[in-house]
Amino acid sequence: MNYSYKYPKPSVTVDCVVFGLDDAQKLKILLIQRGISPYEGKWALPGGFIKLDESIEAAAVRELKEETGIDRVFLEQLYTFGEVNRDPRDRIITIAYYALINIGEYTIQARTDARNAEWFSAKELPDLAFDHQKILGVAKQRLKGKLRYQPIGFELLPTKFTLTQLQKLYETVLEQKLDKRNFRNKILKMKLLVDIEEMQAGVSHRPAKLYQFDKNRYKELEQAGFNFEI
Amino acid sequence: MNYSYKYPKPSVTVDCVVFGLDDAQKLKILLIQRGISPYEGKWALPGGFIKLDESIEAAAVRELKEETGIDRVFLEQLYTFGEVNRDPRDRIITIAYYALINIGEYTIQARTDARNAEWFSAKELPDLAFDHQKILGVAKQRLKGKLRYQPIGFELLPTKFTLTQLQKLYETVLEQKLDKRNFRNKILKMKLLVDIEEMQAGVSHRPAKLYQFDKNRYKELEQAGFNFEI
DNA sequence: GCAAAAGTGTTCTAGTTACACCCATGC
DNA sequence: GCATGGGTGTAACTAGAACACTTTTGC
Repeated sequence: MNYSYKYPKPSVTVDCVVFGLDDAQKLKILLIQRGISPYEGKWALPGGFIKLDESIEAAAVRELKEETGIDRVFLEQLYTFGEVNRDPRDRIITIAYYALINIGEYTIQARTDARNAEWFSAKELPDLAFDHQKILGVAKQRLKGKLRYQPIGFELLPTKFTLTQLQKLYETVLEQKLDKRNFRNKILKMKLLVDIEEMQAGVSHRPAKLYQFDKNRYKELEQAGFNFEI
Repeated sequence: MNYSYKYPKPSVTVDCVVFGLDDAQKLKILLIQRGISPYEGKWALPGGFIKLDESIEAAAVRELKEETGIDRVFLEQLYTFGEVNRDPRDRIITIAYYALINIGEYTIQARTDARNAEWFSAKELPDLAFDHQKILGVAKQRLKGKLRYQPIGFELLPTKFTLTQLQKLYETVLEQKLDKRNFRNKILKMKLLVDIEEMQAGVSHRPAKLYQFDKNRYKELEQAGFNFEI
Protein backbone atom coordinates (compact mmCIF):
# COMPACT_ATOMS: atom_id res chain seq x y z
CA MET A 1 0.00 0.00 0.00
CA ASN A 2 1.10 3.51 -0.79
CA TYR A 3 0.32 6.88 0.73
CA SER A 4 -0.34 9.74 -1.61
CA TYR A 5 -0.25 13.47 -0.90
CA LYS A 6 -0.87 16.58 -2.92
CA TYR A 7 2.43 18.14 -1.82
CA PRO A 8 5.78 16.48 -1.16
CA LYS A 9 6.60 15.91 2.50
CA PRO A 10 9.80 15.46 4.42
CA SER A 11 10.19 12.41 6.65
CA VAL A 12 10.37 12.97 10.39
CA THR A 13 12.47 11.02 12.84
CA VAL A 14 13.50 11.25 16.47
CA ASP A 15 17.03 10.67 17.77
CA CYS A 16 18.12 10.26 21.36
CA VAL A 17 21.35 11.28 23.02
CA VAL A 18 21.57 9.03 26.07
CA PHE A 19 23.96 10.14 28.80
CA GLY A 20 25.20 7.96 31.62
CA LEU A 21 28.01 7.90 34.17
CA ASP A 22 30.37 5.00 34.66
CA ASP A 23 31.81 3.81 37.98
CA ALA A 24 34.52 6.41 37.87
CA GLN A 25 31.90 9.15 37.31
CA LYS A 26 33.01 9.65 33.73
CA LEU A 27 30.46 10.75 31.16
CA LYS A 28 29.27 8.08 28.73
CA ILE A 29 27.05 8.13 25.67
CA LEU A 30 25.00 5.24 24.39
CA LEU A 31 25.35 4.49 20.69
CA ILE A 32 23.96 1.80 18.46
CA GLN A 33 25.65 0.19 15.53
CA ARG A 34 23.40 0.45 12.52
CA GLY A 35 22.18 -2.87 11.15
CA ILE A 36 20.66 -1.40 8.02
CA SER A 37 21.57 0.96 5.21
CA PRO A 38 22.48 3.81 4.98
CA TYR A 39 25.64 3.88 7.08
CA GLU A 40 25.26 0.18 7.82
CA GLY A 41 27.82 -0.82 10.44
CA LYS A 42 28.41 2.79 11.55
CA TRP A 43 27.70 3.99 15.05
CA ALA A 44 24.76 6.31 15.48
CA LEU A 45 22.30 7.74 17.97
CA PRO A 46 19.32 5.50 18.69
CA GLY A 47 16.22 6.77 16.90
CA GLY A 48 13.73 6.18 14.14
CA PHE A 49 10.63 7.31 12.32
CA ILE A 50 7.64 8.88 14.05
CA LYS A 51 4.33 7.09 13.67
CA LEU A 52 1.24 9.11 12.86
CA ASP A 53 -0.63 8.13 15.98
CA GLU A 54 2.04 8.95 18.55
CA SER A 55 3.38 12.26 19.85
CA ILE A 56 7.02 13.13 19.24
CA GLU A 57 8.01 12.36 22.80
CA ALA A 58 6.17 9.03 22.64
CA ALA A 59 8.17 8.18 19.54
CA ALA A 60 11.41 8.96 21.36
CA VAL A 61 10.39 6.78 24.29
CA ARG A 62 9.41 3.95 21.97
CA GLU A 63 12.56 4.05 19.88
CA LEU A 64 14.73 4.11 22.97
CA LYS A 65 12.95 1.06 24.30
CA GLU A 66 13.03 -0.77 20.97
CA GLU A 67 16.67 -0.21 20.20
CA THR A 68 18.30 -0.33 23.60
CA GLY A 69 15.82 -1.71 26.13
CA ILE A 70 15.83 1.54 28.14
CA ASP A 71 12.57 2.66 29.68
CA ARG A 72 11.22 5.22 32.16
CA VAL A 73 13.99 7.76 32.13
CA PHE A 74 14.46 11.51 32.18
CA LEU A 75 13.87 12.61 28.60
CA GLU A 76 13.72 16.12 27.25
CA GLN A 77 13.56 17.68 23.80
CA LEU A 78 16.88 19.07 22.64
CA TYR A 79 16.62 20.66 19.21
CA THR A 80 15.30 19.95 15.73
CA PHE A 81 17.77 19.42 12.91
CA GLY A 82 16.62 19.86 9.36
CA GLU A 83 19.40 20.73 6.96
CA VAL A 84 18.38 19.74 3.46
CA ASN A 85 21.10 17.16 2.94
CA ARG A 86 21.58 15.76 6.40
CA ASP A 87 20.38 12.34 5.24
CA PRO A 88 21.51 10.81 1.94
CA ARG A 89 18.22 8.99 1.33
CA ASP A 90 15.73 11.72 1.39
CA ARG A 91 14.72 14.95 3.11
CA ILE A 92 14.61 13.93 6.76
CA ILE A 93 14.00 16.23 9.67
CA THR A 94 14.95 14.88 13.07
CA ILE A 95 13.78 16.00 16.46
CA ALA A 96 16.55 15.24 18.92
CA TYR A 97 15.98 14.36 22.57
CA TYR A 98 18.43 13.77 25.36
CA ALA A 99 18.05 11.26 28.14
CA LEU A 100 19.82 10.92 31.47
CA ILE A 101 20.09 7.49 32.96
CA ASN A 102 21.72 5.69 35.80
CA ILE A 103 23.83 3.12 33.99
CA GLY A 104 23.73 0.62 36.84
CA GLU A 105 19.98 0.18 36.55
CA TYR A 106 20.04 -1.13 33.02
CA THR A 107 21.60 -3.84 30.98
CA ILE A 108 21.76 -2.46 27.50
CA GLN A 109 20.43 -4.74 24.79
CA ALA A 110 20.60 -4.10 21.10
CA ARG A 111 17.33 -4.82 19.30
CA THR A 112 15.41 -4.28 16.03
CA ASP A 113 17.44 -2.11 13.63
CA ALA A 114 20.47 -2.00 15.91
CA ARG A 115 23.19 -4.57 15.43
CA ASN A 116 24.82 -3.57 18.65
CA ALA A 117 24.47 -1.06 21.49
CA GLU A 118 27.38 0.18 23.57
CA TRP A 119 28.47 2.88 25.96
CA PHE A 120 31.23 5.15 24.69
CA SER A 121 33.27 7.64 26.64
CA ALA A 122 32.15 11.16 25.76
CA LYS A 123 35.80 11.96 25.15
CA GLU A 124 36.53 9.12 22.73
CA LEU A 125 33.70 8.77 20.31
CA PRO A 126 33.83 6.86 17.03
CA ASP A 127 32.86 8.39 13.72
CA LEU A 128 29.11 8.78 13.67
CA ALA A 129 26.50 8.42 10.94
CA PHE A 130 24.56 11.40 9.50
CA ASP A 131 25.01 14.68 11.42
CA HIS A 132 24.96 12.85 14.73
CA GLN A 133 28.27 14.33 15.76
CA LYS A 134 26.70 17.75 15.60
CA ILE A 135 23.63 16.65 17.54
CA LEU A 136 25.85 15.20 20.20
CA GLY A 137 27.75 18.44 20.46
CA VAL A 138 24.56 20.39 21.03
CA ALA A 139 23.46 17.83 23.62
CA LYS A 140 26.71 18.07 25.58
CA GLN A 141 26.44 21.82 25.61
CA ARG A 142 22.85 21.67 26.81
CA LEU A 143 23.69 19.23 29.57
CA LYS A 144 26.55 21.39 30.72
CA GLY A 145 24.42 24.50 30.68
CA LYS A 146 21.43 22.98 32.38
CA LEU A 147 23.23 21.04 35.11
CA ARG A 148 24.08 24.16 37.06
CA TYR A 149 20.59 25.58 37.15
CA GLN A 150 18.34 22.53 37.33
CA PRO A 151 18.67 19.52 39.59
CA ILE A 152 19.01 17.06 36.73
CA GLY A 153 22.34 15.56 37.74
CA PHE A 154 20.59 13.22 40.15
CA GLU A 155 19.07 11.41 37.18
CA LEU A 156 22.53 10.11 36.36
CA LEU A 157 23.16 8.68 39.82
CA PRO A 158 21.64 5.76 41.71
CA THR A 159 18.86 6.86 44.09
CA LYS A 160 21.30 6.54 46.99
CA PHE A 161 24.57 8.33 46.45
CA THR A 162 27.45 9.95 48.31
CA LEU A 163 28.36 13.61 48.19
CA THR A 164 31.64 12.75 46.55
CA GLN A 165 29.85 10.94 43.73
CA LEU A 166 27.66 13.97 43.23
CA GLN A 167 30.64 16.31 43.24
CA LYS A 168 32.55 14.17 40.73
CA LEU A 169 29.52 14.19 38.45
CA TYR A 170 29.54 17.98 38.46
CA GLU A 171 33.28 18.10 37.92
CA THR A 172 33.02 15.72 34.97
CA VAL A 173 30.19 17.45 33.18
CA LEU A 174 31.22 21.03 33.92
CA GLU A 175 34.86 20.18 33.21
CA GLN A 176 36.17 22.01 36.24
CA LYS A 177 37.40 21.19 39.73
CA LEU A 178 35.16 22.18 42.61
CA ASP A 179 36.12 22.81 46.22
CA LYS A 180 34.95 19.96 48.45
CA ARG A 181 33.88 22.00 51.45
CA ASN A 182 32.18 24.71 49.45
CA PHE A 183 30.34 22.17 47.34
CA ARG A 184 29.07 20.31 50.38
CA ASN A 185 28.02 23.43 52.24
CA LYS A 186 26.16 24.74 49.24
CA ILE A 187 24.28 21.60 48.36
CA LEU A 188 23.37 20.74 51.96
CA LYS A 189 22.18 24.26 52.69
CA MET A 190 19.53 23.82 49.99
CA LYS A 191 17.89 21.09 52.08
CA LEU A 192 17.21 19.04 48.99
CA LEU A 193 19.18 16.00 50.06
CA VAL A 194 17.97 13.66 52.75
CA ASP A 195 20.49 11.84 54.88
CA ILE A 196 19.05 8.32 54.83
CA GLU A 197 21.27 7.20 57.72
CA GLU A 198 22.96 4.55 55.67
CA MET A 199 26.60 4.09 54.91
CA GLN A 200 28.45 3.20 51.78
CA ALA A 201 29.59 -0.46 51.98
CA GLY A 202 32.48 -2.45 50.57
CA VAL A 203 35.04 0.30 50.32
CA SER A 204 38.54 0.14 51.75
CA HIS A 205 38.41 3.52 53.44
CA ARG A 206 36.12 5.45 55.70
CA PRO A 207 32.60 4.82 54.36
CA ALA A 208 30.56 7.80 53.24
CA LYS A 209 27.01 8.74 54.18
CA LEU A 210 24.36 8.03 51.58
CA TYR A 211 21.88 10.68 50.52
CA GLN A 212 18.73 10.82 48.40
CA PHE A 213 17.41 13.70 46.34
CA ASP A 214 14.04 14.94 47.61
CA LYS A 215 12.11 15.69 44.44
CA ASN A 216 8.92 16.72 46.21
CA ARG A 217 10.75 19.17 48.38
CA TYR A 218 12.36 20.64 45.27
CA LYS A 219 8.97 21.16 43.65
CA GLU A 220 7.70 22.93 46.75
CA LEU A 221 10.71 25.21 46.94
CA GLU A 222 10.59 25.90 43.22
CA GLN A 223 7.00 27.10 43.48
CA ALA A 224 8.02 29.37 46.33
CA GLY A 225 10.56 31.02 44.02
CA PHE A 226 13.67 29.04 44.87
CA ASN A 227 16.32 28.74 42.18
CA PHE A 228 18.64 25.75 42.16
CA GLU A 229 22.23 26.67 41.38
CA ILE A 230 25.60 25.04 41.78
CA MET B 1 0.45 15.81 -9.52
CA ASN B 2 0.60 13.63 -6.45
CA TYR B 3 3.42 12.44 -4.25
CA SER B 4 3.40 8.87 -3.15
CA TYR B 5 5.28 7.24 -0.27
CA LYS B 6 5.55 3.75 1.14
CA TYR B 7 4.81 4.94 4.67
CA PRO B 8 2.45 7.67 5.86
CA LYS B 9 4.14 10.96 6.76
CA PRO B 10 3.21 13.83 8.99
CA SER B 11 3.23 17.33 7.54
CA VAL B 12 5.82 19.75 8.86
CA THR B 13 5.33 23.46 9.37
CA VAL B 14 7.19 26.33 11.00
CA ASP B 15 5.57 28.98 13.19
CA CYS B 16 7.11 32.22 14.37
CA VAL B 17 6.53 34.11 17.58
CA VAL B 18 7.54 37.67 16.77
CA PHE B 19 8.26 39.94 19.72
CA GLY B 20 8.46 43.69 19.57
CA LEU B 21 8.33 46.68 21.91
CA ASP B 22 6.02 49.62 21.48
CA ASP B 23 6.84 53.25 22.27
CA ALA B 24 6.05 52.75 25.93
CA GLN B 25 8.42 49.76 26.04
CA LYS B 26 5.52 47.31 26.39
CA LEU B 27 5.90 43.84 24.95
CA LYS B 28 4.01 43.16 21.73
CA ILE B 29 3.42 40.07 19.66
CA LEU B 30 2.75 40.00 15.94
CA LEU B 31 -0.23 37.90 14.86
CA ILE B 32 -1.87 37.30 11.53
CA GLN B 33 -5.53 36.81 10.87
CA ARG B 34 -5.99 33.61 8.92
CA GLY B 35 -7.42 34.07 5.45
CA ILE B 36 -7.96 30.36 4.83
CA SER B 37 -9.47 27.35 6.53
CA PRO B 38 -9.09 25.90 9.13
CA TYR B 39 -9.68 28.61 11.72
CA GLU B 40 -10.40 31.13 8.95
CA GLY B 41 -10.67 34.58 10.49
CA LYS B 42 -8.92 33.53 13.71
CA TRP B 43 -5.67 35.09 14.86
CA ALA B 44 -2.59 32.88 14.67
CA LEU B 45 1.19 32.89 14.59
CA PRO B 46 2.69 33.52 11.18
CA GLY B 47 3.98 30.30 9.66
CA GLY B 48 3.51 27.66 7.00
CA PHE B 49 4.72 24.49 5.38
CA ILE B 50 8.38 23.67 4.88
CA LYS B 51 9.54 23.13 1.33
CA LEU B 52 11.75 20.18 0.56
CA ASP B 53 14.64 22.23 -0.73
CA GLU B 54 14.96 24.66 2.18
CA SER B 55 16.25 24.20 5.71
CA ILE B 56 13.88 24.70 8.64
CA GLU B 57 15.31 28.07 9.48
CA ALA B 58 15.09 29.16 5.84
CA ALA B 59 11.41 28.22 5.90
CA ALA B 60 10.85 30.33 9.01
CA VAL B 61 12.59 33.29 7.38
CA ARG B 62 10.59 32.87 4.20
CA GLU B 63 7.22 32.56 5.91
CA LEU B 64 7.90 35.59 8.03
CA LYS B 65 8.71 37.60 4.97
CA GLU B 66 5.75 36.28 2.98
CA GLU B 67 3.12 36.84 5.63
CA THR B 68 4.30 39.99 7.34
CA GLY B 69 7.04 41.61 5.25
CA ILE B 70 9.62 41.19 8.01
CA ASP B 71 13.16 40.38 6.99
CA ARG B 72 16.67 40.15 8.47
CA VAL B 73 15.89 39.77 12.12
CA PHE B 74 17.10 37.84 15.13
CA LEU B 75 15.52 34.38 14.77
CA GLU B 76 16.11 31.34 16.94
CA GLN B 77 14.53 27.92 17.21
CA LEU B 78 12.18 27.60 20.16
CA TYR B 79 10.69 24.12 20.41
CA THR B 80 8.96 21.51 18.28
CA PHE B 81 5.31 20.77 18.94
CA GLY B 82 3.85 17.51 17.73
CA GLU B 83 0.82 16.39 19.69
CA VAL B 84 -1.23 14.03 17.55
CA ASN B 85 -4.33 16.22 17.39
CA ARG B 86 -2.89 19.71 17.45
CA ASP B 87 -4.24 20.37 13.94
CA PRO B 88 -7.74 19.32 12.89
CA ARG B 89 -6.75 18.66 9.27
CA ASP B 90 -4.05 16.16 9.58
CA ARG B 91 -1.02 15.12 11.60
CA ILE B 92 1.07 18.27 11.59
CA ILE B 93 4.30 18.80 13.45
CA THR B 94 5.43 22.38 13.84
CA ILE B 95 8.85 23.71 14.59
CA ALA B 96 8.42 27.00 16.41
CA TYR B 97 10.85 29.90 16.16
CA TYR B 98 10.93 33.20 17.95
CA ALA B 99 12.04 36.48 16.49
CA LEU B 100 12.98 39.78 18.11
CA ILE B 101 12.45 42.92 16.12
CA ASN B 102 12.58 46.63 16.51
CA ILE B 103 9.04 47.65 15.68
CA GLY B 104 9.99 51.07 14.42
CA GLU B 105 12.05 49.62 11.56
CA TYR B 106 9.14 47.89 9.91
CA THR B 107 5.74 48.60 8.57
CA ILE B 108 3.85 45.37 8.91
CA GLN B 109 2.01 44.23 5.81
CA ALA B 110 -0.31 41.27 5.61
CA ARG B 111 0.33 39.10 2.54
CA THR B 112 -0.40 35.68 0.99
CA ASP B 113 -2.46 33.51 3.37
CA ALA B 114 -2.84 36.28 5.92
CA ARG B 115 -5.90 38.48 5.78
CA ASN B 116 -4.41 40.87 8.26
CA ALA B 117 -1.32 41.32 10.43
CA GLU B 118 -1.29 43.25 13.69
CA TRP B 119 0.66 43.85 16.87
CA PHE B 120 -1.06 42.71 20.06
CA SER B 121 -0.10 43.50 23.61
CA ALA B 122 1.41 40.40 25.22
CA LYS B 123 -1.02 40.93 28.07
CA GLU B 124 -4.19 41.13 26.00
CA LEU B 125 -4.14 38.47 23.36
CA PRO B 126 -7.13 37.28 21.37
CA ASP B 127 -8.11 33.62 21.14
CA LEU B 128 -5.60 31.89 18.93
CA ALA B 129 -5.89 29.12 16.37
CA PHE B 130 -4.45 25.63 16.94
CA ASP B 131 -2.18 25.28 20.00
CA HIS B 132 -0.66 28.69 19.34
CA GLN B 133 -1.52 29.89 22.82
CA LYS B 134 0.72 27.17 24.21
CA ILE B 135 3.54 27.98 21.80
CA LEU B 136 3.33 31.61 22.78
CA GLY B 137 3.55 30.68 26.44
CA VAL B 138 6.72 28.71 25.84
CA ALA B 139 8.15 31.60 23.83
CA LYS B 140 7.47 34.16 26.55
CA GLN B 141 9.11 31.92 29.10
CA ARG B 142 12.14 31.45 26.87
CA LEU B 143 12.49 35.16 26.25
CA LYS B 144 12.26 35.88 29.95
CA GLY B 145 14.82 33.23 30.78
CA LYS B 146 17.25 34.15 28.06
CA LEU B 147 17.15 37.92 28.42
CA ARG B 148 19.11 37.86 31.67
CA TYR B 149 21.95 35.73 30.38
CA GLN B 150 22.33 36.74 26.74
CA PRO B 151 22.45 40.23 25.28
CA ILE B 152 19.37 39.69 23.12
CA GLY B 153 17.32 42.59 24.44
CA PHE B 154 19.13 44.98 22.13
CA GLU B 155 17.43 43.29 19.18
CA LEU B 156 14.17 44.81 20.35
CA LEU B 157 15.49 48.37 20.47
CA PRO B 158 16.58 50.79 17.77
CA THR B 159 20.35 50.79 17.23
CA LYS B 160 20.59 54.00 19.23
CA PHE B 161 18.81 53.88 22.57
CA THR B 162 18.84 55.43 26.02
CA LEU B 163 19.62 53.61 29.24
CA THR B 164 16.08 54.22 30.43
CA GLN B 165 14.67 52.52 27.34
CA LEU B 166 16.92 49.56 27.99
CA GLN B 167 15.92 49.39 31.63
CA LYS B 168 12.23 49.57 30.81
CA LEU B 169 12.67 46.74 28.33
CA TYR B 170 14.12 44.59 31.10
CA GLU B 171 11.42 45.59 33.52
CA THR B 172 8.72 44.74 31.01
CA VAL B 173 10.01 41.34 30.02
CA LEU B 174 11.23 40.23 33.42
CA GLU B 175 8.10 41.63 35.05
CA GLN B 176 9.98 43.30 37.89
CA LYS B 177 11.18 46.75 38.83
CA LEU B 178 14.90 47.39 38.71
CA ASP B 179 16.92 49.98 40.57
CA LYS B 180 18.04 52.74 38.22
CA ARG B 181 21.51 53.30 39.65
CA ASN B 182 22.32 49.63 40.05
CA PHE B 183 21.11 48.87 36.54
CA ARG B 184 23.22 51.63 35.02
CA ASN B 185 26.33 50.76 36.96
CA LYS B 186 26.02 47.11 36.04
CA ILE B 187 25.43 47.54 32.34
CA LEU B 188 28.06 50.24 31.90
CA LYS B 189 30.67 48.28 33.82
CA MET B 190 30.42 45.54 31.17
CA LYS B 191 31.80 47.97 28.57
CA LEU B 192 29.38 46.65 25.97
CA LEU B 193 27.66 49.94 25.31
CA VAL B 194 29.30 52.75 23.41
CA ASP B 195 28.39 56.31 24.20
CA ILE B 196 27.92 57.73 20.71
CA GLU B 197 27.98 61.33 21.98
CA GLU B 198 24.50 62.03 20.74
CA MET B 199 21.48 63.18 22.64
CA GLN B 200 17.87 62.19 22.53
CA ALA B 201 15.86 64.87 20.72
CA GLY B 202 12.31 66.17 20.86
CA VAL B 203 11.55 65.41 24.47
CA SER B 204 10.21 67.93 26.93
CA HIS B 205 12.66 67.13 29.67
CA ARG B 206 16.38 66.71 30.05
CA PRO B 207 17.53 64.72 26.99
CA ALA B 208 19.28 61.41 27.60
CA LYS B 209 22.54 60.17 26.13
CA LEU B 210 22.24 57.67 23.31
CA TYR B 211 24.15 54.39 23.35
CA GLN B 212 24.82 51.56 20.93
CA PHE B 213 25.43 47.90 21.69
CA ASP B 214 28.91 46.77 20.64
CA LYS B 215 28.35 43.28 19.24
CA ASN B 216 31.96 42.71 18.26
CA ARG B 217 33.17 43.58 21.70
CA TYR B 218 30.66 41.15 23.14
CA LYS B 219 31.96 38.34 20.95
CA GLU B 220 35.51 39.06 22.05
CA LEU B 221 34.61 39.09 25.72
CA GLU B 222 32.49 35.97 25.34
CA GLN B 223 35.43 34.06 23.90
CA ALA B 224 37.54 35.21 26.82
CA GLY B 225 35.04 33.60 29.19
CA PHE B 226 32.84 36.58 30.00
CA ASN B 227 29.23 35.87 30.95
CA PHE B 228 26.59 38.46 30.32
CA GLU B 229 24.11 38.80 33.17
CA ILE B 230 21.58 41.37 34.31
C1' DG C 1 9.10 78.34 37.63
C1' DC C 2 7.27 73.91 37.10
C1' DA C 3 6.91 69.31 35.29
C1' DA C 4 9.44 65.36 33.74
C1' DA C 5 12.96 62.38 33.22
C1' DA C 6 18.40 62.18 33.42
C1' DG C 7 22.20 61.47 35.93
C1' DT C 8 25.16 60.22 39.85
C1' DG C 9 28.07 57.24 44.95
C1' DT C 10 28.19 55.29 49.16
C1' DT C 11 27.10 52.20 52.81
C1' DC C 12 25.51 47.83 54.31
C1' DT C 13 24.66 43.06 53.73
C1' DA C 14 25.00 38.54 51.90
C1' DG C 15 27.26 35.32 49.31
C1' DT C 16 31.42 33.34 47.41
C1' DT C 17 36.07 31.87 47.66
C1' DA C 18 40.17 30.07 49.64
C1' DC C 19 42.14 27.03 52.61
C1' DA C 20 44.32 22.32 56.05
C1' DC C 21 43.78 18.89 59.20
C1' DC C 22 41.77 14.84 61.69
C1' DC C 23 38.75 10.55 61.07
C1' DA C 24 37.16 5.83 59.91
C1' DT C 25 37.79 1.89 57.43
C1' DG C 26 40.20 -2.29 54.83
C1' DC C 27 44.14 -4.64 54.07
C1' DG D 1 50.37 1.18 60.47
C1' DC D 2 49.51 2.86 56.16
C1' DA D 3 46.79 4.10 52.24
C1' DT D 4 42.44 5.99 50.86
C1' DG D 5 38.83 8.89 50.66
C1' DG D 6 35.30 11.16 54.35
C1' DG D 7 34.23 14.87 56.90
C1' DT D 8 34.47 19.59 58.95
C1' DG D 9 34.70 25.77 59.94
C1' DT D 10 36.47 30.32 59.53
C1' DA D 11 38.33 34.49 57.72
C1' DA D 12 38.87 37.55 53.65
C1' DC D 13 36.91 39.23 49.79
C1' DT D 14 33.50 40.43 46.33
C1' DA D 15 29.18 41.29 44.50
C1' DG D 16 24.55 42.78 45.18
C1' DA D 17 20.98 45.69 47.43
C1' DA D 18 19.19 49.80 49.26
C1' DC D 19 18.80 54.45 48.98
C1' DA D 20 17.81 60.59 47.57
C1' DC D 21 19.03 64.53 45.61
C1' DT D 22 20.69 67.70 41.79
C1' DT D 23 20.57 68.70 36.71
C1' DT D 24 18.76 69.81 32.21
C1' DT D 25 15.35 70.62 29.11
C1' DG D 26 10.48 72.25 27.10
C1' DC D 27 6.61 74.72 27.86
